[in-house]
Amino acid sequence: LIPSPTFRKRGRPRSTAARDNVLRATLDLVEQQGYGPLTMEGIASYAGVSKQTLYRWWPTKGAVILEALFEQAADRLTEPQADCGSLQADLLHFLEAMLDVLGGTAGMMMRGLMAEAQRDSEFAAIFRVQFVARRRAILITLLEHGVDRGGISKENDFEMLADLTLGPIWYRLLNGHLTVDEAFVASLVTAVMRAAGAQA
Amino acid sequence: LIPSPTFRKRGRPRSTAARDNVLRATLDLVEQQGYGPLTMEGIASYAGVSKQTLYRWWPTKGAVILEALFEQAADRLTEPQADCGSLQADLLHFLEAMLDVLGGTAGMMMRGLMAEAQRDSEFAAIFRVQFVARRRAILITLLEHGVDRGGISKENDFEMLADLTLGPIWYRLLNGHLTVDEAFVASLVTAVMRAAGAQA
Amino acid sequence: LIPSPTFRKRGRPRSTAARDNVLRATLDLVEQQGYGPLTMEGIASYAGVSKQTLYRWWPTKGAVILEALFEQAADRLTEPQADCGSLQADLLHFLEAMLDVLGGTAGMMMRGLMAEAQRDSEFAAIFRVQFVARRRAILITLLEHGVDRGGISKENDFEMLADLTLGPIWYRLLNGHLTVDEAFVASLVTAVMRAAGAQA
Amino acid sequence: LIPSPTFRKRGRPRSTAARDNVLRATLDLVEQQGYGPLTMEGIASYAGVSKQTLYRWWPTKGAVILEALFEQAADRLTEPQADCGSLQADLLHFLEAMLDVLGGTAGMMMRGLMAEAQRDSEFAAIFRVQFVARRRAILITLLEHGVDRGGISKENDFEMLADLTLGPIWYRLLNGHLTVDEAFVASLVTAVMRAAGAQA
DNA sequence: ATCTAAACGAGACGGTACGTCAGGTCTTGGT
DNA sequence: ACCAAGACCTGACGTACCGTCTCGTTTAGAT
Repeated sequence: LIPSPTFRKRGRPRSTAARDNVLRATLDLVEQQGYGPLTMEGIASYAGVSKQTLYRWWPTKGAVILEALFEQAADRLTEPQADCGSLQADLLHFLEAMLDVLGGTAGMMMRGLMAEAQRDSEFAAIFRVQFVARRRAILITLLEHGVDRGGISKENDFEMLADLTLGPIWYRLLNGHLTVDEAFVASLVTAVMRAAGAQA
Repeated sequence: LIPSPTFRKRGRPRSTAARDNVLRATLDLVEQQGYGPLTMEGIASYAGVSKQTLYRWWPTKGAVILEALFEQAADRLTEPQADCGSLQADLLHFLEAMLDVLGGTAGMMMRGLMAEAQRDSEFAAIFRVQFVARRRAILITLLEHGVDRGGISKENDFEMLADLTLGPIWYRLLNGHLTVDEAFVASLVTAVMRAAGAQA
Repeated sequence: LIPSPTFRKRGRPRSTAARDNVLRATLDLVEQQGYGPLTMEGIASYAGVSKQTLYRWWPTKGAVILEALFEQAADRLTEPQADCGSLQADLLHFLEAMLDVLGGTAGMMMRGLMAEAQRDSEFAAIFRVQFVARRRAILITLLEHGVDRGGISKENDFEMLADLTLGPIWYRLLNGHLTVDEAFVASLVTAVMRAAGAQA
Repeated sequence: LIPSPTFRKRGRPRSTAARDNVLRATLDLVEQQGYGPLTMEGIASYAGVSKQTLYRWWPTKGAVILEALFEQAADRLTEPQADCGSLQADLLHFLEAMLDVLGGTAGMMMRGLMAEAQRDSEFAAIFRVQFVARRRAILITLLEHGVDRGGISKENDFEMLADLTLGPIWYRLLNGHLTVDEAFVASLVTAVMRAAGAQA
């Protein structure tokens, strides 16, 4: 059945103001005080929204943040991967786009979300599918596309190559022993290319 | 043996029983119910120890787990890195040793600890220095030793190589999209060796 | 009666069940184990009410008891002072009414409350205004009324007379060297009358 | 058996310094922060004495304060009651001596001790015998002595008269509705004399 | 000159209650 | 049907004292 577009649900429609306030408040609060002290109670209070409304639409603190994050980065995330001419250039472009997102508030959120995913398995599923897996899939597509253009063999384990690329980034992000900057990303691309057996 | 006359602590000595019970209880509880539902109150109760004593010696839940983890894996962690004849073999041996620790309860703990480190920066410092950095240092030593034996160039960025090795493991562990098994580790070593420019 | 339409509180209304349970629990617990071992935690647990709710409505252990006491003795306390024909008879009637309240559990509570007031000045204010001062005011009214009926001079210091009447009762109650019974009360009334210069 | 006065106990004798420090610390602390926040732990710490030593010699917080109080007021309390020529003068002198003790820190202590006595019956016994009853006995002696000198009848209930005298003082002290000063004491003596049937 | 025994400081220990915080659910009146 | 307000139960938090318990260290009389 195709829901008639003229069909209007009964009752008061969902307040877009409430939703916007919540997402905005979430971003503000994370920016101000970081991920740790962020609470559902705090979000509701800051957004001028009742806790009930919060729980009605988002099951978890992480879900709120996730949606806030998508809302914020919607444009950047949906942009199609441009073909930069070579696999190496594509990878570089892909990772530098991640840098933008991971820098600043979003990076703090990502760390918090990954932490959240470790203890809330229900949230973990959402997080992995909606966020991590998505970018990983794009990366794998990119790598496979590299085979066609020559340069790397199709014998490669592309899952492994993806982990080899994203793993170190997450590792530095979560562990904080070194910064994740452009130089690192460039170096990483080179390393991955070599690991993939690309001819110099 | 003459007890060192230079330093004798005053007051009632710390109860080893209390300490042992706490660490044992921590391992038991994580094994039984996972990291999430673990609480200081639960540990104290299960260990038959007062909360005060718990907080006297460990500032944080993470600190308790960290020590419990060390206690448990003390033997495995202190074993000197054997020289297996080649860098590749050394790496393989090193990572397989990690597999033992990360498998089962300890893996669950490690994930929980990494999550804890994201929100408690005080604990993060301890965790990074005492655990992550330590194994990372061993790995870097291993890699640098590989230069002397030939095989890889000393021009390599060893920090990067370390992240290239450990990153994917942590990434899979935390994200859970694929298992961390022997095949993965073997494949990872090969990839890292290639990235390091080792002659086949 | 129509509930005032001008003012209707928003949000979930206060649970009368919770309030009643708390007050009832308080009286029960004091009766069972006395004032000393009474704790906020115990009251909450016995009443089946959360500590949060307890602290929301009562700032102090003493405040809970005070309200419980009022609730219990509401009828007796609100009864108007009957005019018994003479000041002496009025005083006697007034003090014998106090005997009922002070006997048994309530006496134990009063002692506990007076003790509480010594260390918690915030509670002391409540206690004095709501309980002690109230009965003292009634007594003073009684005495002043005695002037009109003849018998005692209006030159008397009525504050002093009130203390002369209530002081010995509290003193015996708190110190416990002698019982506070009808004979004592009768003797006390006579003494106060004489001190007030009433003609025999 | 009469313990030989020459008998000297073995072992280290009790440290007078420790005792003095404790009593001094107690007075200081009460003066500084009042009775409420006074704790055994605080006394020990402030006095530079171990808790063990504290509990070795005093079973209760009240016991410490009681002894501190005696130590301080030793001279004033041991002074024999002078005969001032008339019962009225004697009473006045007696009560004014009490004023000195009850004013300032000691009054705060007395209130705290009376409160303590309400919940610790073991301490109550000590407190009543050692402090309250003692002064009450002196007062009764005084009153009975008044009979011999003429002025009041031996038919009086002297217990009642004592309570009539001390009750109001304690009542004001504990309740704090009015001050306990010289005017009040003078007025009180007059009232008691009248109640005792003394000829003007 | 030892020996013995009590008192001492330090401070760790198992407890109990404290007062607070956040989570997630619920019950109102109002839109 | 949705919303805000806000009361509710639950459970963990970290802290404060309690009174008890080892420790190693004095201190002085007894041997």
